[in-house]
Amino acid sequence: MKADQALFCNSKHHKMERFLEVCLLLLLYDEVGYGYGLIEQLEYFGFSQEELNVSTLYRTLRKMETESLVSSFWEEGGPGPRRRVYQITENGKTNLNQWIRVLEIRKARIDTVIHKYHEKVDS
Amino acid sequence: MKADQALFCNSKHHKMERFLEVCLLLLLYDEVGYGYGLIEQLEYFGFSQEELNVSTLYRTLRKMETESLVSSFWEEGGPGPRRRVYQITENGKTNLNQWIRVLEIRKARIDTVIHKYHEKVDS
DNA sequence: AGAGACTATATACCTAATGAATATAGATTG
DNA sequence: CAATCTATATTCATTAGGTATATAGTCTCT
Repeated sequence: MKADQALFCNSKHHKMERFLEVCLLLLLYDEVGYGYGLIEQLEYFGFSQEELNVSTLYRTLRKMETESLVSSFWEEGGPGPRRRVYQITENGKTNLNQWIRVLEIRKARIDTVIHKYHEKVDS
Repeated sequence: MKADQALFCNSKHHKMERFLEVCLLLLLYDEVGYGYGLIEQLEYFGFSQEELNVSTLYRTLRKMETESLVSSFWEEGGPGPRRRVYQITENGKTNLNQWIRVLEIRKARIDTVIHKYHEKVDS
């Protein structure tokens, strides 16, 4: 079954990485955001300033827009340089929901490994 | 602190992927194994036959040997084509231990995302 | 014995994801 | 107006992974 297979974390379409993408969708779920400002918000999900690559962030946001997961517009008028503000799309919300199910399976798999490790080593 | 940073899942040295590598180290922890036979054992960790790429498996094992995580020898005498049998090294055991700690952090981060999702969406 | 299927390992080629570095440019501050 | 900060974007290189294919010995059946 292709649909089930897609839920496996290692499958072609749902790799284990792309965690940043999920966090961005979640941050944008109920409020808009712009690249630079999202960096701070990502700390909530464990991204440190050093860890997070600014290029990766902007590239990811642009890619997500081409995939219609988010849409963007230029925010004029505020202080400082103008910002490209992103908002989630309905498509993006659906995608996030699928991602969450992937993460749940992924978490279970990690758990299996951790338990097996302690079973083998701590005894 | 570089040591702490290395524990983050996205850091340069500990990416989120390479889950296969951890599972292989764990399988080889207390008994030797060979490529083709490990495929079946990997099902325990959620790898389906279709999902698991045979090339990836062999490539990963060879790479792990160059990194001194495992060592190998040719098993002669048994039925069928001869097998390259892998065994874990002390270095590999240390590495697995570090990986487990990475996975524990990774699991916590996934949990944060899942909880935040339900908090935002299911209410 | 020979054909075909199976077991087992390995490599070549390509794409996708990511990191590092750099480019651009307007806004702010002194 | 020079220096700095905010903000976005792109280029180049590396790595992980997928697809396809190569190689070769073993087993089974006739």
